Amino acid sequence: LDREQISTALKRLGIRVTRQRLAVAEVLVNARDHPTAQEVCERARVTLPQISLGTIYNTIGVLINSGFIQSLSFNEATRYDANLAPHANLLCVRCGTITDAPDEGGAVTSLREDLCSRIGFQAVSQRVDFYGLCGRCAADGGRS
Amino acid sequence: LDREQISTALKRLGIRVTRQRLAVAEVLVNARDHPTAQEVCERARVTLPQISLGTIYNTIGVLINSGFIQSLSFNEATRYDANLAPHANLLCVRCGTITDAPDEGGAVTSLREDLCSRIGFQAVSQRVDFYGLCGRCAADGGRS
DNA sequence: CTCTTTGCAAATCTTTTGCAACTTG
DNA sequence: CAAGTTGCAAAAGATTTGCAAAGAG
Repeated sequence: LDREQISTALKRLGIRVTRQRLAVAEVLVNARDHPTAQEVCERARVTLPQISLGTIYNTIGVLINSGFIQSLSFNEATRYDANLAPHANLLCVRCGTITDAPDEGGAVTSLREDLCSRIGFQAVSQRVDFYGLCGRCAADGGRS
Repeated sequence: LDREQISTALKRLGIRVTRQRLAVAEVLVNARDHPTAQEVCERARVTLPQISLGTIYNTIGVLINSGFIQSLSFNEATRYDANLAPHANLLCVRCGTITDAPDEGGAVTSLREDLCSRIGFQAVSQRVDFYGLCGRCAADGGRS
């Protein structure tokens, strides 16, 4: 997504568009990983050097409240993700990378439906994490 | 589980048994919710009034490293869970309760196997959260 | 006895808040 | 212009660390 599309999306959500918000949203939409607030700040400063960390937190809050992004608290840090579709987060315990696995077979969705009908819980969203070795690190075997 | 069984389990994990560690492990094993460090401290103080929050954190770290409990970071707080079996955490967004749903049909496990074979990720553990309305709050309808 | 753990207090770090100056619509 | 936003600095929490005293095996 380019700036124009993001700007339109923000307006549609009723968010006042400022240079700072555009920069933060752009960073998050284009991030393939799940950056922390600090990382969002560093990346946003590439295009907007004077942006403050306070504004990053403020903007992230606005984007979460309007449903543009979600926050994922991990043990090591809180990270932010613009991918709101059902998916699983794959965390490699060796190299630390976090990647998204799309819910291809609809397994996450069906797990959700199963639970809802069986337990009587009405789920509106979910979070699924798997911890282990990514393909690269698994192939690398015991070396490190 | 009673004190004796917990003490045995700790020893088996190579953890030196102290009154403090026994109290913390007992609180966590018998907790039906997922307490925060503060809550663990309050509950442990019922039997061991002088235990300090620093020791709670220290002990929790020991228990996590030995695989006796896991930590779950939520946006609002970090919580601890002695249930290491595959399950889903059901978080009610209205009343705030967190309950465990056992992986009855093996859906969590099969989702994991599906992902592992499809993406080439070797998962060793996982975390599954659903956010929504618990049975009680859903039945309560719009009232609150 | 020796080595580990505890309790306390200080230090860190992340996130939130307050407020005057500055933008956006 | 009026209301909402930003940047900075201070405040608030949560977690970690350092160290002398106490405890476990």
